[in-house]
Amino acid sequence: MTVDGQDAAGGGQDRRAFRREGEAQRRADLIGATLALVAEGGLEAATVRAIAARAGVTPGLIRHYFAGREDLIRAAYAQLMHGITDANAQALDAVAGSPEARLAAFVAASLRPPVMALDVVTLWAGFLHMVRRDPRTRAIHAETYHAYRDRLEALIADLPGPEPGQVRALAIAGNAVIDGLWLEGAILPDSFGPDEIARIGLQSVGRIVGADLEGAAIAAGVITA
Amino acid sequence: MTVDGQDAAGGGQDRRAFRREGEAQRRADLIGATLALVAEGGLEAATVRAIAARAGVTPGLIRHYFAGREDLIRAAYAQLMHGITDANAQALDAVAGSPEARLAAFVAASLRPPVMALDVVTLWAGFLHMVRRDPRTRAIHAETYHAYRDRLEALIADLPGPEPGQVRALAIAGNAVIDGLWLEGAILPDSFGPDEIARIGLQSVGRIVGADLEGAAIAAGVITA
DNA sequence: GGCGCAATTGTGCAAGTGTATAATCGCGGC
DNA sequence: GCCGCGATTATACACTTGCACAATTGCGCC
Repeated sequence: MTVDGQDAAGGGQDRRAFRREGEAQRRADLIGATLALVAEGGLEAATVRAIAARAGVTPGLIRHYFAGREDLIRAAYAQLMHGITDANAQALDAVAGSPEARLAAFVAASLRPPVMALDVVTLWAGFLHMVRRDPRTRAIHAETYHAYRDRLEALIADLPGPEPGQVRALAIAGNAVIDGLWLEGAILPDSFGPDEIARIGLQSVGRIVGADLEGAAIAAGVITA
Repeated sequence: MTVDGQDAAGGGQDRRAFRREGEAQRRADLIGATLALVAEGGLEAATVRAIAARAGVTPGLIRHYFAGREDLIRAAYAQLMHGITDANAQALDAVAGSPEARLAAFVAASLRPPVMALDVVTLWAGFLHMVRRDPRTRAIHAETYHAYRDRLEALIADLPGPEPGQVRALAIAGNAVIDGLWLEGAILPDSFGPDEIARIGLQSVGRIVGADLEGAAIAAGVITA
């Protein structure tokens, strides 16, 4: 006997109508909903019910496409990180020119929306504990982190100035400046003028590697004079 | 002392023995347990039961000293941040000497344990969402952040090199380098040699502000040659 | 020594959690 | 048309969560 039942008089409860989307679409919807929730309220806000509601689906469907909540969250993290690095590589490939101009474009792209955004920072922070705990998530982290830094290191190695033995340390330092400015600029956007963070990044990385990145960026039209 | 423990089966269940600690002690214990749990597993790991267990008390006591879980977590965040800035100010006051040496000591102190530690980073990340959501937590954040950066700005202003109009941008950039290196060094400690991060920080901040901080640090005994 | 206060415990509860599984029904293939 | 598969929903369950509140008991004070 069906206990429950708020069957109002007459009709009987009909289950909600739905459409059969493809697997790719549904996975994308669920991952998107997960990212939105983690950005807003951290991992604890990304409950299966909240995710399902945001994706316009019922909770049971999550288990149909993912092994469980943890698996879905891991997939969301992977998509986030790969999205960032892919966008970055794409921005880099679009720029030809001198090594200075290419490095300048790379730096500036990291210090502007959509990469430098509060949502991205809070997402990153929200996933940090999972990176620490889950080996598979940590593998994703290490992979994407090193991909980014290797790209930066290659750009620095192309510069005329640095000696080969210093390139690694310069890449670490440059990466750190970018990370730190990315954090500050995203968390306290009102504390800085438009493109002020990008400009400071170009000046600072430029001084560290011994190149005039700000000038190169202006010449290439990456920022305005 | 009664070694407490559940006496063997049979007897009636007596409630566990306890001691009446002072309010200050109990609050400190609860805050310490909260910080430990957030560092390990994020905010979601800091449940009232887990906190109470770690602090060696029962969950009900939390409500006796704090208005609720959220209030306790806010208090823990305040203690964490004030502890960091206090320790930093103290380390700075202990160093006399040239402006370069003082700035060098300040930079190096931020890029070594106990400040540069994975626990601190994960704590900071764990609280980030609460900073975003809760106005009172955000006030604590802004206060401690600006205290740190103002101190750095004052140190840079004491240097002979920089022009007054540049000090603000230099402080932002220097702070960013420190933040970024702090992140990298804490998250991936195995990727760097001992004091490599501190040395890179001194070189990088030095180039940004136009001073030989590494040399000053070596002269002052802050790092070894 | 014992009284009394309040620090501390224990229990209970309603709401929320992830997951398992049965029941339904959209929709492509015939 | 309609048949059947599987995408999707609905329901159930065991467990955890934060919180309220009464019962207990350590311990300062007379």
